[in-house]
Amino acid sequence: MATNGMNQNASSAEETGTGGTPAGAAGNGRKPRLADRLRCQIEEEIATGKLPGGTRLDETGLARRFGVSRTPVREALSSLASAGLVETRPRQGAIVAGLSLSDLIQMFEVMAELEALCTRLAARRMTATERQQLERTLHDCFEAADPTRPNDYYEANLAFHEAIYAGSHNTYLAEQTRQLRNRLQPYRRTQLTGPGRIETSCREHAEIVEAIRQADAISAEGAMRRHVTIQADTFAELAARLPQRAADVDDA
Amino acid sequence: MATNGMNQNASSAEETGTGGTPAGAAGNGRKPRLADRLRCQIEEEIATGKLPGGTRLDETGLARRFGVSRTPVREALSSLASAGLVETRPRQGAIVAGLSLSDLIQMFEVMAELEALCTRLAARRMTATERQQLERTLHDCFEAADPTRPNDYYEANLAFHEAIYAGSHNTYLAEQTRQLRNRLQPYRRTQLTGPGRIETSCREHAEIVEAIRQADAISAEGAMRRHVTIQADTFAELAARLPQRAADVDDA
DNA sequence: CAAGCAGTCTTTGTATACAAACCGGGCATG
DNA sequence: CATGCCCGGTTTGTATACAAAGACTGCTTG
Repeated sequence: MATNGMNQNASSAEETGTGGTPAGAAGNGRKPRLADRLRCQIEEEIATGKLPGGTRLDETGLARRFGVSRTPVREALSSLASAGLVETRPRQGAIVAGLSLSDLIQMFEVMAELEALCTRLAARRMTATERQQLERTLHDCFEAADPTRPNDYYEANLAFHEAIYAGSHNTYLAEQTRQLRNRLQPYRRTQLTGPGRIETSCREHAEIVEAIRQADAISAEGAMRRHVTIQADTFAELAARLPQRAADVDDA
Repeated sequence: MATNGMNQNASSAEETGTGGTPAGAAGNGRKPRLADRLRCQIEEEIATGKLPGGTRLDETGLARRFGVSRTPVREALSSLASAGLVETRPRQGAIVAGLSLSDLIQMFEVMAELEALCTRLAARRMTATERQQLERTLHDCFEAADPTRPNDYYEANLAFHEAIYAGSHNTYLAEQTRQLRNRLQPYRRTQLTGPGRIETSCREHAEIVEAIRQADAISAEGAMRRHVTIQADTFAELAARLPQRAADVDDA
């Protein structure tokens, strides 16, 4: 009962390994449509940066590349357009949405607030088991705080934030936050490599958990906002240094 | 330069007559695709409640009804699914997403926070002309505060909130907020009819504007949060009274 | 030599055709 | 009488075909 209606069709991130999106456990049908598979694949390539912003996405080309007809490709592109990952002008095809620096700053600002909101709610609403789970993810973060294997920390970090999303007890908020996080992912990956960034991140996580432990919603919210904002700042700094960042490019 | 990339393809509602999101004036191409027109039309019918939650959306039926082939209908449905307005199970067609009471409460919670955030940012960032514009919309609200013509107040109210969105100087945030507002629209319309609700709303607006006038971001944020939360509360009250609200329904 | 224009060519938008999967009813059977 | 299977209808998913609208190239012309 209660038609859910707020989880998207193909909400990415299934095999997050340790974490595993706990909320999205709605067992989707086991017959994925071609269009959905394509959507995930293209989404992945955009997220990983294999398709940089501004790339022209030719329907026939993609169709040939994936060995399918244009129809599912078209639907995948349409879906991505609705999600904002690609931009389509009426008779001009689709290009992957290259975000300007201004766009990114705005999105990071919203991201910080959404995460902060999740944290505030989590501080008030988390159950005992959820708190335990959160502590575990914090522990994992410290375990994985090894600059030589940034992927491990990336995973642990993700699980930590997912635990907080779940703790907010607001699946809609969690989904929105997840979506935005996903969208910003390619721009966040870069700044994990900063010197000492991982240790700082861990300390910030610990601070957040401490505030949640004490059910101090305001402190927790503030700590999380700072945590995300710092990331955004380091990103902006990094972006400002590279002049050739997002201002590209017609095509090959 | 600066590929925008964050405005959707078909920001809904161009010729909605009364409603009409005013901000979507981004001069889109003058050749709207059939699929986009369909999307808008179906979206409109969902928003106005002409298609209640759980309605089965048959592709061939819609195609016949609009006098087009299945392809654009299919794309419109796909787009709506990505936006979360309809839900599609892989081989089972699309139904309009009926929101459970729990879903609605969660979404209203996020809505309140997003509006509050817009307001906080607006209090800090609005230019002089934007402030003037805001004052004008407030004035219009008082002008239209006539319970006999709820549509006029609906319009004025919308313009007021749009002015605040614009004042946030964060187009991404504005777009997200607008989207959620749109999504909740059918559930908000009902509670404007409450006795004295319009006057209360006006007073709350005035309070918000006063806080913005004084550049008191915190007060403004709180006032807006309360403003939206009150709406949500009256809705929840109303919904709780009607037992047969959204609690349906597996299928036919 | 530059600019405008026309023709072609690619690419998208739409329609239609075909195949596969789900839903339902009816019938046989334990 | 209940249950399970089979079969047909309906509907979605995918592929292909056709039409129109930009984009590009090359030519003509001032």
